[in-house]
Amino acid sequence: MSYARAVTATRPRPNRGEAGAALVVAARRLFAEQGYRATTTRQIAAEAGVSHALLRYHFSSKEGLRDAVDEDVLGSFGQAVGTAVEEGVAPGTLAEAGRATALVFGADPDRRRYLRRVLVDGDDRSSALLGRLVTGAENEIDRLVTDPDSLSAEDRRWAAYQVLFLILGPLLLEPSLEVVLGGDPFEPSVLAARSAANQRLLQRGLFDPR
Amino acid sequence: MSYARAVTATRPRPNRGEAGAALVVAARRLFAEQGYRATTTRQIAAEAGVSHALLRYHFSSKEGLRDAVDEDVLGSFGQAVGTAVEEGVAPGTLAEAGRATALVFGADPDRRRYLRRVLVDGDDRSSALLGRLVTGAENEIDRLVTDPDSLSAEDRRWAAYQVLFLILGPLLLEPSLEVVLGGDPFEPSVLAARSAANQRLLQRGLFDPR
DNA sequence: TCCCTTCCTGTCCATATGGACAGGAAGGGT
DNA sequence: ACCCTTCCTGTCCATATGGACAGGAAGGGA
Repeated sequence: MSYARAVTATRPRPNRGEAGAALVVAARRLFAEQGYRATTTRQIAAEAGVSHALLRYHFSSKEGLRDAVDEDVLGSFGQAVGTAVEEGVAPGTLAEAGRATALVFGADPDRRRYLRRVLVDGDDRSSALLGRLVTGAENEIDRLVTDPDSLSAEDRRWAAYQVLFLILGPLLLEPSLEVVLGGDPFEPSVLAARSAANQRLLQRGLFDPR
Repeated sequence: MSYARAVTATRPRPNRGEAGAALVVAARRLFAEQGYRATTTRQIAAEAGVSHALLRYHFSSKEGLRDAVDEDVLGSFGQAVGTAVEEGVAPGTLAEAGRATALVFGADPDRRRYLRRVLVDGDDRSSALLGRLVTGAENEIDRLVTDPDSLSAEDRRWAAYQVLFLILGPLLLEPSLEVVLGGDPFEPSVLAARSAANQRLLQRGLFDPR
């Protein structure tokens, strides 16, 4: 559809009711599970129990619906990060980072997997999210690594990315990781063991004997 | 297409000529850039300079073509890993891991990005590849971390994944990372700095002053 | 009662896409 | 000259998909 055409104007309805919310929930799950492109508007509507034409009424288009899901997921994500940071009242330990991760990623599988899709899609939304994450990680590093001699400027620069990759790795690889591990990578006990191992790596590396 | 139908038998031609190779190259690039689903057979044929019907002749179907690309990329990947491992004649240092990474990921952007797609797709091919990578990393860890006291059994188990996440992170996030870094994450000097930082992290953690 | 807004459905449409198929050109063997 | 195999193209087809649109039900205000 590249040429202009007279179409019925359909701006997004700001106040959606039950059906609108159901569409967002269904889309969140299906986008997270199958990806945006592989999910059809009819699938979403069927799962939400409404006609697929209603999607256009509430959200103008499939993309409009994705925007709504983005808002939902990225909003609650930001909120969870905020909560986690606040909880770490006594900063200075890496345990906080572990707790924060659990809080943010453990909660809702759909939201977690949707986040994965956003990061993996490789579009503007991905780099925007990654940018936020990098900034957050850089602040953490500056706050935690206080000794100016423990890292060169270059290594300090990469430290934020290293922490991020350790945390995001399981998120990005979740589906295959589940197969390789033979179980849910975000099951609380698994997540705890992984976080502990991460803390010890960041603390002492792999070779330092206890 | 769920019901049986009489169709012309078209088994994959084992010996493809120039055109077949051109199709593989084009598909490799386009799948890597846009993903399998988002790439149309007509796009591939156009880039290869042949009719889109030829695809079916040589590869039976779009999936058949993907199988051929898989073989190409995963084959050359396995070979590169082999070379890198052989090159590390004097094992025991982590420098080897750095060189191996460069060799494997630095070579061909198309192949690198295709590898990313395979890992991110989340299907059987993903878990198979990840399984191979985990096994390789576990062997490296066993070979490099000889002191039985430096890691608990649990931490040792996770060490392979940690190393993997540090290496795969930039691969999985390449498109957004390029935006955030403001440059190619696999440019040799960037890769070298990152590898060096990784080695120091694995050696001493983030907090140990030099 | 009449109208207006809001929410929703059934249905039609244009397009994109993977695949099916008939046939043609080229080259080699007999 | 004739045929057979290999490689390739033009073209048709069924289907899936996002979107467009007309109209209907419900509820509330006048």
